[in-house]
Amino acid sequence: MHPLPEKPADPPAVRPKAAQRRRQVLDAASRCFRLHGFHGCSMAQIATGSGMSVGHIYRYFSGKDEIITAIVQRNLEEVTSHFLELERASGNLVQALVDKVDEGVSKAADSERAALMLEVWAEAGRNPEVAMSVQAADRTLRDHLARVLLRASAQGWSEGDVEARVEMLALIFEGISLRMIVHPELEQGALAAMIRRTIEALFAPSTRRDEVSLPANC
Amino acid sequence: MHPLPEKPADPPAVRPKAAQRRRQVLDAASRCFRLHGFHGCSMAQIATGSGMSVGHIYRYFSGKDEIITAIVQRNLEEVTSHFLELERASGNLVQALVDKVDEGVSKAADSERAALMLEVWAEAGRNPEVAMSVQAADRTLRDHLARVLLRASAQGWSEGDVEARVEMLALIFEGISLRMIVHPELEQGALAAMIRRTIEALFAPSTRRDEVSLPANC
DNA sequence: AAAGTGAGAATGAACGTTCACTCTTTCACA
DNA sequence: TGTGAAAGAGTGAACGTTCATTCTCACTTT
Repeated sequence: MHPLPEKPADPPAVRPKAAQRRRQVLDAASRCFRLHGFHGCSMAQIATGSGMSVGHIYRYFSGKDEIITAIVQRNLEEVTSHFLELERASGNLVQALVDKVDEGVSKAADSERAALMLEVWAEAGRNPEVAMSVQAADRTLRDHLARVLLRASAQGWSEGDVEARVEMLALIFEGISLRMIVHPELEQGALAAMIRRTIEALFAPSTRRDEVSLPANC
Repeated sequence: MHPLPEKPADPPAVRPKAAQRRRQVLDAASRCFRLHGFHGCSMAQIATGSGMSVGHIYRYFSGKDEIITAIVQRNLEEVTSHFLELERASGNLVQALVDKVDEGVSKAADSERAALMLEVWAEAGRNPEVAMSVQAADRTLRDHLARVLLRASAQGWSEGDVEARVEMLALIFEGISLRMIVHPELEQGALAAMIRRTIEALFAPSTRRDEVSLPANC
């Protein structure tokens, strides 16, 4: 019938092993990068950590740089996806944000996670490819938040009003990771409370006419 | 007149050359670190940048690590000293803080400066000695700010109230540098305005009994 | 001449990457 | 079903490079 059966018929997945191996490498690299930084940990360490030989890693990654960018990508996606949950939970947006504060603070409390985040940001300061990833992820997040905010806002906020608030929110949430490194003994409960207060102030109807653009129907 | 001028009369400093050489090295290293990171730039690059030979650097520094910690130290002192000016300017503290916002934003706008800061923080995430320096500098700054705040506060704030606000201020000001890297096109004026607004809210008299407090005179 | 200041080649370790190789799995064909 | 070749999975020594650090030597100042 078919004298040419060289067609692979139906491989169970495109490459089942490969994906798992890639994950193995990324997990080990992630652990290693958190402890020693991107440039402070060697391929040999990653190989040992992932339980495979150094040469074998090059079957799945073209080099160390690709591992770094893959880690950055994976990490950013993880962070982003957590924020995108806001879309679903948007009964009262401000309330949803406030609810996220505790989670955000305790997530950033994992100082190893914070350290990796700082590593990513620092790398973005000098590696253009990483900078692209980071900035793109940030843009995605801001756009999304702005859309939700604009839709949910009872007040007649201009686009600029929304953007400024989104920027401020980003500053606050990312700042948490930073503070965790600079001030590890910080009292998380008190910080979370203060952040909640700040967010509510950000979205409170304004009382002053000057500088900050606001609806003047006061 | 003086046939024996070999006496150095008055050595301008203990070792005039050495201090200058040290500064030369630190300046070059600073430039280099900003561009390539602590571990991404070599002693050879620092030597070229400072206009001296690589071997000669070891006359003034015991090694690369000492250069790194010296840079960290110098940078932190610089940042700290800027903040300590608040003490003198403390007619109205909140006003002084608000006035500092523009300066803080535009200082962080120098994205190379921000990149070095991120570098320092990331290094603190893994190098214990650097972590000590960073945390000590942060403690100095917080203590000072808390003292000023406590003295100037019209309200009867508890120590915890003050600490939480200081922490929030630190988060905001340090967050600016972060955002400069993650979102370089950010509109500085709008961010500064929003930060001013936030700071004012932080120090506004509280109107609600539970945690969050806002001026509700709308 | 002695001490201080300077340069730059030499050294050895560590790194990312490559390569030649072995072991295992797959599968068309007998 | 058994077979053998091809493809895939996996290894670790070797390579060339780069790095921080040290060493030796030359020049300048006292």
